[in-house]
Formats: sequence, structure tokens, C-alpha cells
Amino acid sequence: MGERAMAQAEGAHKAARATRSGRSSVAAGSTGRPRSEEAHQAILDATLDLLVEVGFSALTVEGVAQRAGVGKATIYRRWPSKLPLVVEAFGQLPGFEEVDSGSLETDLKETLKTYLANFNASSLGAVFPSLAGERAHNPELSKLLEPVAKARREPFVRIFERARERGEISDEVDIGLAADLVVGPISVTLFFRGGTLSPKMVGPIVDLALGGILAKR
Amino acid sequence: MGERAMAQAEGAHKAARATRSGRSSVAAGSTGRPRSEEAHQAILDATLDLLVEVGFSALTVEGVAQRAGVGKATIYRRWPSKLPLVVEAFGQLPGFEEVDSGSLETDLKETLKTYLANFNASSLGAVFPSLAGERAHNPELSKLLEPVAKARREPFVRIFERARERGEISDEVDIGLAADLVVGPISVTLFFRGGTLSPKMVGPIVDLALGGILAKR
DNA sequence: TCAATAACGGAACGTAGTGTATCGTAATAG
DNA sequence: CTATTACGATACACTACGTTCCGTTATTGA
Repeated sequence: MGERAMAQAEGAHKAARATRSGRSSVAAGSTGRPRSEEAHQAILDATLDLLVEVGFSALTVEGVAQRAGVGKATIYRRWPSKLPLVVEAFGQLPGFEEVDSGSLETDLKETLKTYLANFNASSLGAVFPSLAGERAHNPELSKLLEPVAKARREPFVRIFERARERGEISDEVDIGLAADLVVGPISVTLFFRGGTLSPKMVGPIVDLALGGILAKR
Repeated sequence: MGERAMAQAEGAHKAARATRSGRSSVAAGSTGRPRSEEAHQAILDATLDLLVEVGFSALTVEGVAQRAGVGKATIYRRWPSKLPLVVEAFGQLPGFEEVDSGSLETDLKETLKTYLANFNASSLGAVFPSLAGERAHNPELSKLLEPVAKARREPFVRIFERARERGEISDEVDIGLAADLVVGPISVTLFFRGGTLSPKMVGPIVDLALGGILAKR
């Protein structure tokens, strides 16, 4: 859900001026001017915006500073390089809620719909491919991205585990593979074809995939 | 075999490059030193190597020139920028043969195995994500990549079409979706999880996916 | 045989981004 | 009120980029 960035697009110096309420969360035991929480957030927002606009590799710290209306030093004071900055900004993107309706089919369809909605709303659909493309050549990024990718897969694994406990699917079914089968067409659309993700895809995907998964009983 | 399929949509500079005079092609009416076909190939090879090693965005013309043992001008004389260079180099990667055994299951498994073998052998598994990640932010690259991606999907569509003609699958099955379902787990492994592709995946994938596809009869 | 021609590899531009440092100013603690 | 620290801005040396120029080399046609 984020109206987040929009306010940022034009008002570069808006954040700079807004230092008044630098209500820093820390300041414990430390004297001096506290770090501006607003600047912090403006930097993360600008990073996400630029990540969507130009991708990971074309993103520069200088560009982030300009967009956020912030000096470069303010960024380097908090993050040593662009990688952890990107990872933290990426981590701000919303996760998604789990569904436990008692039915495998409903769980999958609802979760997938949330999945796609998130991809579209948060522009994750533009950010994720850019980061994923870099993984193979950037071990550090790969490591930082691993838990994120895992967290996005796990809900599906749990859905299948619950279905197995209820006896909906056979013990023979490879749950990890089943999860990949369901998410697969979305991945293909996103990466291979560079297409758009629509919630309308969900129904047919689950129906077709589930046929094979349920058949093994 | 090894047919360098994947018809390119890049006639633009191919035509402009008509001056090539590899050994004795005698570039009609043109005097002067002929372009070295050796250098040409060395450049393309170096481009592919670097594409695998560092990815698209980190690939530089300077790096290609060094790797190929060539002056940068030699590259710019043939390609206006790194993009068409990358596309032509990418187009050199082998396509894959079609299988028509008369059985849907066999066709899928054999084709998928070739698919994976190519991904591994040609390091396409490293190159493709890098290019795919750039698509969202580079419309030009996206356009040039479109026919390539399509060509990789088409064999699977044809396999399903033949199966339908033989009456192996119902008319209700969405063939495009079926193709995506089969390739899906590979895409997930490659992009989402950054994992390795193994031919051992093929059997279970096809078995599980086919269950749902065949069930609709 | 030799001048004209064009591609060759290498080197020299100007540009852009990096990470660090320094400036005067602003905000907070004691 | 003073010490301290963060702020935005700017300057810095450094690196690597894309592009262009340069003297050299290979080939052609007179």
C-alpha cells in the first residue's frame, strides 16, 4: 500500500528543509545533533524510486542524494556502500499475509493474488528482476537476497504442508517442487517474457497445476 | 546440429556491415585494408565471455577490447554501442533441436533436457538473468530480446500443439499456460532462488505438471 | 611497383561517479 | 552558553567510461 514515494518525486529540497523535527530515535548517551529520521526515510524512499526507475546497476549514490535532497555524506554516514543501502530499501517493501482457509485451492489462489498485487503495487516487478539479474555476478548481493527470496517462497511451502497434514495431497508429492510449479508461470511471465502480471492469471494457473499435484493420491 | 537458430531482429547494422571482407569477400568496389574477420569473431567471443563473467551492466567496451586483444575503435567501427554488440553475441548462442517422438511426455522430457544442457553448457544460465534484469529499464534491449525469448518458448508450445492433434490433451487446456507450467520451476530456480539447473529436475517436473494437464480430458 | 584507401592497435581526450574531506550552519545535551 | 554532532553543499583525487585521434599496416587498382 504505499503512497510513500509519490510525494518525493518533485520536492527534492523538501526533505532538506524539513530538518526541523529531526526527532531522532537514538540520542541516548550521545550529545550533539541527532540524526534526522526524515533524511533517513527520504534516502530509502529515493533509493526505491530509483531502483524502480533505473535498476540496480544504474543506481548511483549521487543520484540517491540528489533525489532525496540530501548530501552524499549523509548517506555514507549511514551506509558504507550502495549495496547495503539497496538491501535495506528493498527490505522495506511489504511482505504478504498468510492465508489459512482450510482449503489448498483457496489458500493458493488467495496467496497468489496477494503476491501479484504486491508485485504490481510496490513495483517489485521491476526491482526484483534487476536484483536477480545481478545475483549471478555479485555474491554479496546474492547472499543478502537469499533470505528475501526464501521468505517469498515459504508461504507456499507451508500451504502445501498444511494440505498434506489434512490429507489433501499425497506424501509422494515433492512439496518444494509443487510450490515452484505454482509460482512458475509467474516467474516465466516476469523474467522470460517481460510481461505484465495480472490477477486473472491466478485461477487458471492454480487449476492446471493443482490437477497434477492432486492426482497423486 | 548446433544450428544457430534464433532469428535476429537486427537487420539494421547487419546491412551496414556489408563491407566485411573476411578473406576474399572482395567488398564490392571498396579499396583499403579489409576488416579482419578474426577480430570480429574475437570481439564476439570476448563479449560472450564477459557477459557470463560480469553480466550485462558491468560489461564495458573497454573490457571487451582488452579481452579480444583489439583496439576500442575496432569495436565502435562495427557496432555503434554495446547494446547491439551484446545482442549479436547473444544471438550466437546455440538454439536447440526439436524432438518429435510421438509422445508428449518424451517430447517434453527430451526437450527440457536439451534446454538445461544448453543453459549450462553455454552459460546461458548466467547471461539470461542479467539481460532479463535489464529489460524493465531498457526498452531497446527489451525489444531486441523479445524474439529470442519467444524462440525459446515456441518449441514447447509446438510440442503441446502436436499432442493436442494426437488427442493426448483436451481442447480446454491453455497451451501457452501449459508451456509456462513446464518451464516454470526452471525459471523459479534460476531467477528467484539463484540455484543451479540439473537435468535431474526434468523428470519430476514433467511428471507433476503433466498430471494436471492430462487430467483435463 | 606504388599511391590511395581503410582498418588496425594504442593512446589521448572529456565526462561521470566514487568515496573522503572540509566548509559554515543547525540542533541537541549538559 | 558551550561542546558536540549531524546537516547540505562543495571540492577533491581517483578511476573507468565512451569516443576520437594517431601513426602503422594490409589490400586494391592504376
